[in-house]
Amino acid sequence: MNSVTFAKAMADNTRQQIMHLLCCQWICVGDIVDQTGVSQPTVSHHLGILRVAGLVSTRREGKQVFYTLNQDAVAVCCGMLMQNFAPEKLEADGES
Amino acid sequence: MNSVTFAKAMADNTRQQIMHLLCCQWICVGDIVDQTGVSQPTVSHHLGILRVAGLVSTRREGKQVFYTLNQDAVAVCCGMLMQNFAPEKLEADGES
DNA sequence: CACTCAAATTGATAATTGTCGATATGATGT
DNA sequence: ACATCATATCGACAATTATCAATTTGAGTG
Repeated sequence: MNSVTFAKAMADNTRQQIMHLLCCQWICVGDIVDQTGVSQPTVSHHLGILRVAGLVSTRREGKQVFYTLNQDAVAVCCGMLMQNFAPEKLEADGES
Repeated sequence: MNSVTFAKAMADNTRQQIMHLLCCQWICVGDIVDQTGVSQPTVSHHLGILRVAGLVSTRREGKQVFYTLNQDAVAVCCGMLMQNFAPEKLEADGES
């Protein structure tokens, strides 16, 4: 994954709203629909983008599909952005 | 500045290319045009977006305008993304 | 198998955005 | 004041994207 893909995945208000919901818990698509107020196809679309970007994990449970945010991926991508665009702010830190 | 604005500003290949050029030096618009191969209006457009997002600083020198990347802003925004979307990866770190 | 419920996909549309050519602005030098 | 050079803005167009209604897929249930 590259930093443009990451930025594009984050470059939408609805998507960040979804990411916030998924940050520290597993939620199924229906609940995301309820809590965001956007239509189910739209939520699925956004989840697809986040999935392709590697930012969410998926688990099937009966008829429902649960999603959660992949915090490791976010951290890696933020590190990449720092390396690329704020290298002088990393010197003497623990980043290799 | 919010994290969506930041992500949108980064969510373009040409823009990240420009940011990379500006990362550790001041460059004037003409040189950015030469080194990116995109037209001068397009470069100005991208610089405008980066400027509004607070990611670049500007200095006028005669007829030329120089830009440089604001690494502090990038670092702050990355920190914001970490706080919002990878909080569990920050625990026990120096982030307040 | 037929039915139901949840999520994904499709198709269409409106909004946003990246790009360029043409033009305007603004600074410098003659 | 005029000419020139560098950058910004304007206007138009093409490409991308966010959104929803309608449909399909897929998993469970009677």
